[in-house]
Formats: sequence, C-alpha cells, structure tokens
Amino acid sequence: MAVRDEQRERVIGDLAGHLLRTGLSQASLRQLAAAAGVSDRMLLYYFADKTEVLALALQTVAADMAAGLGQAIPEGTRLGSDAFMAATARHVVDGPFRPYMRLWIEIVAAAARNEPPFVDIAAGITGGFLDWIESRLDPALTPDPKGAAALILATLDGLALVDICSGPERALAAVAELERKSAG
Amino acid sequence: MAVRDEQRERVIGDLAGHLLRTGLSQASLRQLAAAAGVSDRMLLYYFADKTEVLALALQTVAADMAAGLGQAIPEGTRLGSDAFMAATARHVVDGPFRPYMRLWIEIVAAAARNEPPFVDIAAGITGGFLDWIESRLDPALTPDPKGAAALILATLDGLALVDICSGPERALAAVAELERKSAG
DNA sequence: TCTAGTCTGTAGCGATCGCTACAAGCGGCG
DNA sequence: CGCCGCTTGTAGCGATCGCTACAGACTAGA
Repeated sequence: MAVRDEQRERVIGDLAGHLLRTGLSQASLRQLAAAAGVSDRMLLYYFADKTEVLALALQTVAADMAAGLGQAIPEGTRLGSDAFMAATARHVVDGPFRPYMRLWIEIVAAAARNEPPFVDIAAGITGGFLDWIESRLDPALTPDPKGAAALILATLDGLALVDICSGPERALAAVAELERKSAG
Repeated sequence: MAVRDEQRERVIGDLAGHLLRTGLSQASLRQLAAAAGVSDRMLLYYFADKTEVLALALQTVAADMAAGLGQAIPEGTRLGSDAFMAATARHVVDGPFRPYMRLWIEIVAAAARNEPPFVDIAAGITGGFLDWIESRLDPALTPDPKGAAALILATLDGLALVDICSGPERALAAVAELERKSAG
C-alpha cells in the first residue's frame, strides 16, 4: 500500500502542473499518464477513474492559486471592494495568475455543458473563492458582502475572458477603466 | 447546385438553434447532422468540413443575439457606462440572453485551448460586441470608450460565469451590488 | 519453501471521432 | 437513347477515447 500512496501524491502534483501548463485539451488518460511518467494502466491503479484524477489535480491547482493570492492579500487584511479589485485585477490579466484563469475558464465551460465531474469541481472552487474574498472585505464598507464578493469574482473572471479573446491590451484597457471609475 | 444552396441555408438555421439549446457538447458531426435532419455524409457534402459548419452556425447565433440586444438598446441610443450596464445586466443573468451566454462561455473556453476554429470565432464575436457597445456609449461621459466597452463586456461575461457556477441567486446579488455602486 | 497479496506490463475491448471511397439514383441535354 | 454532372446512401477507414482482463513479477510472512 505504501508505493501506491506515495505515487498518488506525487502524480497529483505532476498533473496539477501539467494541467496548468496545457489545459484540459491535453487531459486524456494516456496524456495525463505520460505527463506523470507512468503508464495509463498504472494511473487507473492509483486512482479509481479519470474523474478522481481530475478532481484531485484541479483541487491542487486551486489550492496553489489560493496560496498565491494569500501573498497578494494576506490573512487579516480588510479592504473595500474597490481596493480589493485594485489589488488583484492586474495580477489576473497580466500577472502570475493568468494561466490559472485560462484553466479556470475551461473548467467553467465544462461545467456549463454539465460534464459530471466539472459541475461539482467548478461549484467547489467558486464557493471557495467567494468565501475567501468575503473574508477579506471590510464589513464597514460593504453592506452586502456576498453580493460584493460575487461582483468582484465576476469582474475578475470577465477580465480573464476578455484577455483570452481580445488579448491583454484590451483587458488592460478595461483594468484602467476600472481604476478610473473607482478613483472618480 | 440549387438544392445544395437551399440546404446550406436551412441547415445552418437549424444548427444555430441546436447549438443554442444543447451547447458544444452535442456537436459531433453525426449529432449535428441528426439535429438538422440529414445524414452526416450529406452535411459534409453541403459544407467543406466541421469547421465551416460550426463557424457559420455560430455566426448565426451571434447575429441572433445582436438582433435581440438591438431591441434592448436601439441604434442611436447613447448611454454612460453605468446606464449601459443597468440596461443589460439582468438580461444576461436571468433574461433571454442566458442561453447565449452559456454557449459563449463554451466558445471562449475552446478558444482558450487554441482549438483552431474557435480562436477566430471567439475573436470575431468579441470584436463585434465591443464595437457594438462602443457605438452605444456617450462619448461625453466616457473618456476612453474602448476601455469602457471592454470593462462592460468583461463584467457581463463575468456575471454569466458566476451564474453558471453558483446559480442565478448569487449572480443576481452581484447585479444588485453593481446597481448599488453606480447609484451611490 | 510455499503462499498471499501488492504491484505492473501487454494487449485489447467497444465506442466514438472526423472524414472518405465507391457506387447507385437522378435530372436535363445532345 | 446515352451521356454527364448533381445528389445521396452504405460502409468503413484509422485514430483516439475510458477502461479492463489476464498473467507475470516482486515482497513479506508462515
């Protein structure tokens, strides 16, 4: 049982990196196995099925991103929603979180078409980030923290989407507009 | 040549409806052919390949949505960006444009993974809507219309995304927050 | 040493994918 | 009539998909 457990941990780490780099298009069992340096046969020995593999790997990706965000906005910080956006928007469009957002869009799309594992995965990740945002909002400045968190998440996701379709210049123009509006 | 041209037109219309209803998950050649009431063999007689079929059908979908938006904000109208958002946000989350946004998210995700037809399709549709938004913004109220249009599109897309992952209640809370911010 | 259970490779199942080869049916035109 | 080009059906190619049957290799305990 020892080998199996060690491999489970190592393989999930490798696959998290692989998915972040290549997205869901390179995510057949055989491709995942190759990325982890094992045979597809062994992947299905370590894990029950493809659903389990993806769920665990994507959880790890989300945890990585949460850890990165924790550096940008440390625990205990309390911001108004404009300040929160100012602290995160550029990271999403042009910064280190860009690959995460690309992968994230793919997960949401799979959820939109009701592919069984992704509906739950997307809902879980979204819920986690909404809570995370809410816990960093200053209650004195935000009468409806749930709504504010949802709007922040929506705006960040939307910026990533424009980035994908129209390129970073256009997305950065949107960020600039955002900053202009919150300043004036 | 007559039959072929008539069929091309009719089939594209049927497929636009089919894609809008079922999304890209039911978009194999055989499934598309069945939805249009022809054999897959004939689909590839009417059109060069699957890429052409999808491009034409999705163009039609986008044109339908543009026509619907034209009713909400008629040509000649000039709005500030807050007013523009107020006029459209609820339609996207809860209204008649919801199915369009679901399909749109799927297209963007396919573009994110560099699937050849979708990169161009997504860029084309995005560009079209950015121009459409820009042409309805009041230049006196918006110093950077390109940035404003990009932010509006990003916010609408983001709302659709939250809708998909967390349900319409949460997305509507984000819309309410949006209205609160633009009012105060 | 024999046995039981953990680990791993080979090989392939049945399904689906986009696409095509081939030929028959059909019309109009000489 | 005979030919030709547009239209359509059948049947199947080669590739990939998730997953599995089976048998052999290895290690630990009796």
